[in-house]
Formats: sequence, structure tokens, C-alpha cells
Amino acid sequence: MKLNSPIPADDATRHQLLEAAGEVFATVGFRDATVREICRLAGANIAAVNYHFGDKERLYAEVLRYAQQKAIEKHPPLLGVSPDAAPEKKLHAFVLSLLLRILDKGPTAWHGKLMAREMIEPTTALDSLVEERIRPMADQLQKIVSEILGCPMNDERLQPCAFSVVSQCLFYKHCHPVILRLFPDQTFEPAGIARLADHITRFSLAAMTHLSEAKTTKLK
Amino acid sequence: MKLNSPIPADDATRHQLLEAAGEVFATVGFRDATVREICRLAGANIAAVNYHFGDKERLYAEVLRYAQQKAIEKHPPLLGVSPDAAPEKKLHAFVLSLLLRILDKGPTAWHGKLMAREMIEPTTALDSLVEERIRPMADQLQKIVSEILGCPMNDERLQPCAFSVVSQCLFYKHCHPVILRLFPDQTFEPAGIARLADHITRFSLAAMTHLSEAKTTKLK
DNA sequence: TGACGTGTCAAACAAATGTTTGAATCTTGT
DNA sequence: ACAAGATTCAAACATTTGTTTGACACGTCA
Repeated sequence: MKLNSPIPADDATRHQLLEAAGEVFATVGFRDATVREICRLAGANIAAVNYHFGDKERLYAEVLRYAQQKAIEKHPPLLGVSPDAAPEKKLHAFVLSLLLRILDKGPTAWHGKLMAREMIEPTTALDSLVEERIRPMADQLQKIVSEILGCPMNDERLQPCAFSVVSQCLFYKHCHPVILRLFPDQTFEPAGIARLADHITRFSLAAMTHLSEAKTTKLK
Repeated sequence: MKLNSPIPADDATRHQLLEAAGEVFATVGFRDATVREICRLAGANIAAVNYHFGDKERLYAEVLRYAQQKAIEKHPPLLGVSPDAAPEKKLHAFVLSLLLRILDKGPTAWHGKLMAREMIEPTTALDSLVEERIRPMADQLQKIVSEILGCPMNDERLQPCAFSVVSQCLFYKHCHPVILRLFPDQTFEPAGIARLADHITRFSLAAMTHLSEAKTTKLK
């Protein structure tokens, strides 16, 4: 046992376990993932998980942090756009980076799946994740929306509009299986993602800049 | 064994098994749900599942159909609105019924959760569900959107806009845990659901009626 | 009444799986 | 080079869980 060792972090098998576990947890979920499969994929012994992380549950928690961190590093919320650019451009950057973060292929792919699973069946790991990672991004988006609407930060329309923006992005992740079955020719390579970002930004901008106009008052 | 019996359907324990299984599958997922717990909740013997449904997997498939059917019966896609009403009203009815279907409390509650799980980890049961239940609703929505946009049914903007509408609804189901952690005072009782429907409808109408206007062309 | 089919029950079976164990191997500092 | 600690390994353990089995209860119909 080493448990409270002075943060080795460069441990090779520990790192490989994180990668392998991310892969497996993302594709089959926490319960269906077996430590045997994870260890096999990591080229480690069956006892490696318990030795390095204590048990399967703590391994999962660490994988979640690891994944979120790597995803945000790869696709920061505003890409390269400067904070004092036009709010329309910031919105577009926010949307595009979010889409890339959750739809991107490659080793960062499983971050989105893990989060989607966490939505449905939250573990204790979600609480800290929301506070440390998600709330800052939510604040950032609300600020952008407030600039577009031209309203103060405590306006009650802010939160619903921000939700409307992110929901359109997450949809393509959370409903992927149904989308593929409904429209098999839907495409999700980088070019397709850019097209999605354009639509979502245009749709949301059109909505928010004309939201307070009349005509839509009596819906019942 | 009875297997291909002449549709008893009035079987008491069979029905109780469906209800109990829906409850359990929805709260803990397919894999974490144990046959023992389902049978205990249904007041049946451990062997009841295998006797009535063959195995756990076929029970799950039947539960999924059962849940979807009950949910659509309770909240039909257009509520009471006539098919030749104004497209704005039809859109509002569509949104509200969808929200009610996925957020409603009570015995129909687990339908939405089951579907959300199916999104993340599709089973073979999803294929038929998409064709029989979801595609008709998707067609219905695209028709409404085409009336609002004033374009033919093969317009390429149709599908993205329809997605933007449903995504805003599903968001409140798929991201419930995060929403509650971000804004603990968010409310989901009937009045709150009605308010959500109003916002989503207004937002989407504003977007679609002003989508083709200029100004939003250069986002990069 | 008595055989028969249907449904229920408790018990047991077989497989999968997270975890532990104790020895073997490698690494490191002196 | 050597001892001490860290790491890896194969094997075994204990528990959970879906499924099966064979006996039993109950209604139905000839």
C-alpha cells in the first residue's frame, strides 16, 4: 500500500489505468465495466486497480476529473476569442468549443459520454464537478447572453436563454443514437460540427434579439 | 412455460411485474436492477420473471414499450389542439405535451428516465421504438416547423430547427441533476413546466421567424 | 372424481466479479 | 552490493445474481 504517497503522478501504470478505465467506463458504464477488462486494456495485473486507487469506485471518480480536465484543456470555452470581442462572436466560440468538447473523436471522446452518464445516474463525484468546472462556464455564458440581450446580470430571462443555447449543443450528444436512427446520413466530422455550431448560433441569436417582440403573446 | 399463449394480458402478476420493473429499471438502470428486487416489489416469486418473460432482457424490452405507450396515451403529442389551428399554437401544444411526458411525476415518471438511459446505452429495443413511436412525432414536428418557416417539407433548414426545438425540452430531463445543483430553487411542478413551455415556444418562434435575416452572417 | 395444464414457491446451481493475499520482482538510496 | 520499500503477479475468496429445477396448489373439463 502507498495510499498517501507524496503525489507520484508520473506513475506509468496508474496513468494507463486512467486511460483504459476512461475508455471502458465511457462505453459500457460504471457497473458493466469490469476491473479485469480495464486492467487487461491497461496491460496491468488484476490487482492494479485496488493497489493504485483503493477500489473501483474511487478509480471512477478520478477518471471523471481526469477526463473533464483534459477536455477543457483541449477545447477551452472561448477558444482564442478575446473577452472584449463582439458578443455574437463570443457566443459562436462558446457553442463551437462546447460541441467540440462533447463530440470530438479520439482519446478525449469518452469525456462527453461519462458526463452524459453522470447526468442520468449522478454519483458523489458530480457535486464537485459542477462547482469546479460547470458553474464557471455557466457564468461565462450568462455574461455573454446578458450582453446580447442588453440586460443586467440578474434579469430573469438570462437563465432560460442560456439553457436554450447549451441544450441545443448537448442534444447531439445525449440523443445521438436516436438521431442516427432517424437520419442515418447525419454527419459528425469536424465540418459537420462547424455547421452545427453555425446553425445553433444563428438560431439563438435570432431568438434572443427578437425575443421581446410582440406577436408571441397568446399561445394558448 | 406458456410462451406463445393467446395473449392473456389480464394476468395480474405479469402486470405487477411490468410496473415494478419499470420503477426499478428507471431508478437504477438495467444492469443494477436485480430480478430479486423487482419480484419483491411486485409481490411475486423470484422465478416469476423467467416464467412470464423468459429472461431479464425480454422483460426490459416489454417494459420499454409499455412505458412509452402509457406516456403517449396520457399526454398525446398535440393535446386537444386541432390540426388546422395556427402553427404557433400547435408548436406550443407540441412542446408542452413533450415536457409533460418527460417531466411528469407519478407512475408515468419512469418513462422519461428509461428513454434517457436508452439514449446513452441503446439496446435492440430502441430500433423499433424509434420507428414506431419517435419518427411519427418527428414528422409531425417538421410539418409544424415548415408551416412556421413557410417552406416546403424538403427544406434543409427544417431538420436543424426541429432539433433545436426538441433539444430545449429534453435538456430539462437529460441534465436534471446538473440543473438542480446549479440552481437549487429551480421548480418542476406543473406551473413551472407551463412556464418552461412558454419560454421554449417563444424562443423558438422568435428564432424561426427571424432566422433568415441578415446580421448573423459573419460569425468567425 | 380425477387427470391435466397453469401458475407459484423455496431451494439450489453456475457464472461473473470486486477484492484480498502472500510471494516474487523491481527500484532506490546508501 | 545490499537492504528496504514499492510494485507486480497468479491464485484464491466471498459475494452477488440470473437462471433452473422439481415439488406443490389450484382451477378446469371430461
